[in-house]
Amino acid sequence: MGITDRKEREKAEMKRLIIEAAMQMFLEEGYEKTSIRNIADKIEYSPGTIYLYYKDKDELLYEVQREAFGRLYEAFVQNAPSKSPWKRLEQISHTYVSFGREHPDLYDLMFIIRAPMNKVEDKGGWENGDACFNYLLECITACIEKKLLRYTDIRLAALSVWSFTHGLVSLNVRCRFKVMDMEQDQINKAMEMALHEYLRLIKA
Amino acid sequence: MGITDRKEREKAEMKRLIIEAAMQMFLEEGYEKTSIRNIADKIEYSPGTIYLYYKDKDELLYEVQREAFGRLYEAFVQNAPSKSPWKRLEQISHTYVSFGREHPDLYDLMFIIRAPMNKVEDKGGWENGDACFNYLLECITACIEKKLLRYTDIRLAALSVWSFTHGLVSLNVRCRFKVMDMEQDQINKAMEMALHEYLRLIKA
DNA sequence: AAATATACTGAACGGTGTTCAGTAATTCCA
DNA sequence: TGGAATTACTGAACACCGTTCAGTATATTT
Repeated sequence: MGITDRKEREKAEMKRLIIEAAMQMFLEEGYEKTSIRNIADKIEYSPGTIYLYYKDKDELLYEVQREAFGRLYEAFVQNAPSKSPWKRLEQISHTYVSFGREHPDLYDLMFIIRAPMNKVEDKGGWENGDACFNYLLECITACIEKKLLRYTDIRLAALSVWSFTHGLVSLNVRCRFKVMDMEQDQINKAMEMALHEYLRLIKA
Repeated sequence: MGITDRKEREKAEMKRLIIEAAMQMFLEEGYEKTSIRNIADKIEYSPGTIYLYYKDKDELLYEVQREAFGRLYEAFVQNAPSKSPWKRLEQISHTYVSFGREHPDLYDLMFIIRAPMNKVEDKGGWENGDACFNYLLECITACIEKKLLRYTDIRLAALSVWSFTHGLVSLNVRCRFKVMDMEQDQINKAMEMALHEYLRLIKA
């Protein structure tokens, strides 16, 4: 039936219209400061309309989050393609930290904001996040197999690398490094060096 | 003048009354979910009264934060008293991670929540945070002096240790480790092991 | 053409942080 | 000691928030 198809298309278009406005505003103003009413204003619909397409504000967040993880994954594919597992691990780590520095608002949505994670078990929609983690996991598996890493346990290694990089990025995003009185570009350099050193340390 | 003294005392008492109610509620319900009206209800005053003692909600947060950093510092003093710099570093790290696990809400206020850090330069009130960081800094300085660490730069070492421990705690607090499907006590064990391994790696 | 189904609206509900005119109590001074 | 001035406090009001839902207007089906 043609009409049903068109309706479906229109529904999908509307969802896109909403989510794109939402994403733009989340990134410009942050999740908390973006209101449903603002989004509605922007797309020139009434607030109620948004609830015909998304259950609540969190669902908008999940959608944006999925998109964000998609982008991180693409960044991995783009910037961490090396055949050598060790080099790839270096590339992954640096990509991760760069991503956090270049898209602090996205990073916030993905790894720092409170809301989500109730979902993890609820529904799928975490696939892109999984994909990112698996990219790291696969790489670490290869490293350990080839004895390139001073770790023997894959999960432990993944947890460690992730913690270190996330620690760097999130303390930076939340300006906690200000206790060390350094300029931002000094901090950036220090972060790069810290990561470099860490990788040197875990290398077998 | 006796009356002035009493007034001052009363003012201080009122501030304590407010901040203690606030702290309790921040810890039980979290910062966002605690409203000025709730606090006012609890202490049986009107909402407006709170604004006679604290400029805004953030100022309550700063006060609670100061208290929280005080507690972390005390935990350091209590649990990381070793004369040996290396042992002390181990104790500090484990204390930090334990603190984050045992007081996730406090940890949130201190290191994850967005609000603060605008303040860092504004006013003092960050002394307790400084004290905590200096405790680590002093310890690392001693370690490096005695060549117990595979680091030569103090700031870089501090940044690294802090990032690693914060990464562990904050990913855990925000339930991001759920992507690895592990039970919480498995995760806790893994965190301890990861920290242990990390310390082993940075040991000279 | 009438009946049904769909899409959308916008006022309303109960919440938030914050302000401020007004009141009640206390302290000061003559 | 009594009236003025200061202080402490109130709570309604403002402008927001996420969310719901009766009502309307449009499109589709019969």
